[in-house]
Amino acid sequence: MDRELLKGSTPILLLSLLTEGPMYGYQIIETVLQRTNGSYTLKEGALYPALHKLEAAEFISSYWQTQANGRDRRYYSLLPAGTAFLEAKKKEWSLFVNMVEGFVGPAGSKG
Amino acid sequence: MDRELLKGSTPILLLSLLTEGPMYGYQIIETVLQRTNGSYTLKEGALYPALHKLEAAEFISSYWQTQANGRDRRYYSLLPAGTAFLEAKKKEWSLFVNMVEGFVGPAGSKG
DNA sequence: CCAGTTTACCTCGCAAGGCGATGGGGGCAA
DNA sequence: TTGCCCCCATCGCCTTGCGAGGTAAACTGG
Repeated sequence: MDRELLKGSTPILLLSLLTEGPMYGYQIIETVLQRTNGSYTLKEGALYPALHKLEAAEFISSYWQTQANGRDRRYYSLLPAGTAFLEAKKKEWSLFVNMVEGFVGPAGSKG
Repeated sequence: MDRELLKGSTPILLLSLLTEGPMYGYQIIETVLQRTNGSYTLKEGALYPALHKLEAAEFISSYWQTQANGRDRRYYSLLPAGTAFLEAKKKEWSLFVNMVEGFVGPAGSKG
């Protein structure tokens, strides 16, 4: 996957995932990996800064949760403002895709 | 249009436009502006560096042409390697869009 | 004739994102 | 005790788009 194309897609991806419920960082990476059949490895250097930025903007919130092991995980969950932001981002995404495809020609529904 | 989303989309857009024939910089900007109904102004600071990079990679070539006015324009045209590169980029684009939409849910065909 | 706009090229410094590398620490199994 | 997996995170680098700035010639209106 082209690294430049990916730029800017992380927030919408993260917010979308979190609509399914709270998740922690490592889980997000694994989920993305599995759902894309291994074709997209969301990198830690992209994930954590994006998560923190989303939290600073109060689109998501985090809480630490201790497991039976005694180990801690940081869970992130969507806030109402995040849901609204996601909707705006979706519109932007749609505009963007339609714009590019207006020049390139529609993408096949399968890559 | 989100500036971060745009990143990486310029080469595929440029190459796609050039499949229609040679074009010069200013014309590209105007064409993009018109075809998007004014919603996307391709900036010079993004255009020229992208064009030069594509040329350095030998995906496109340029030539100066003097008009009746006596003024010069630099036209860019697609090279065979550029056509091949476009095809690869299109596949990448398709993969990218399908990937994101796998999480976000499909974009409406109209924004 | 001259000012302002349009056409036309281009570069530079800045901000922001993803990536690779690196680092810490705990749990678990051979 | 060694090594792997889980889990968090940061830092410097590279690349991109953008705003601003620069040059220059032709056209337009007064």
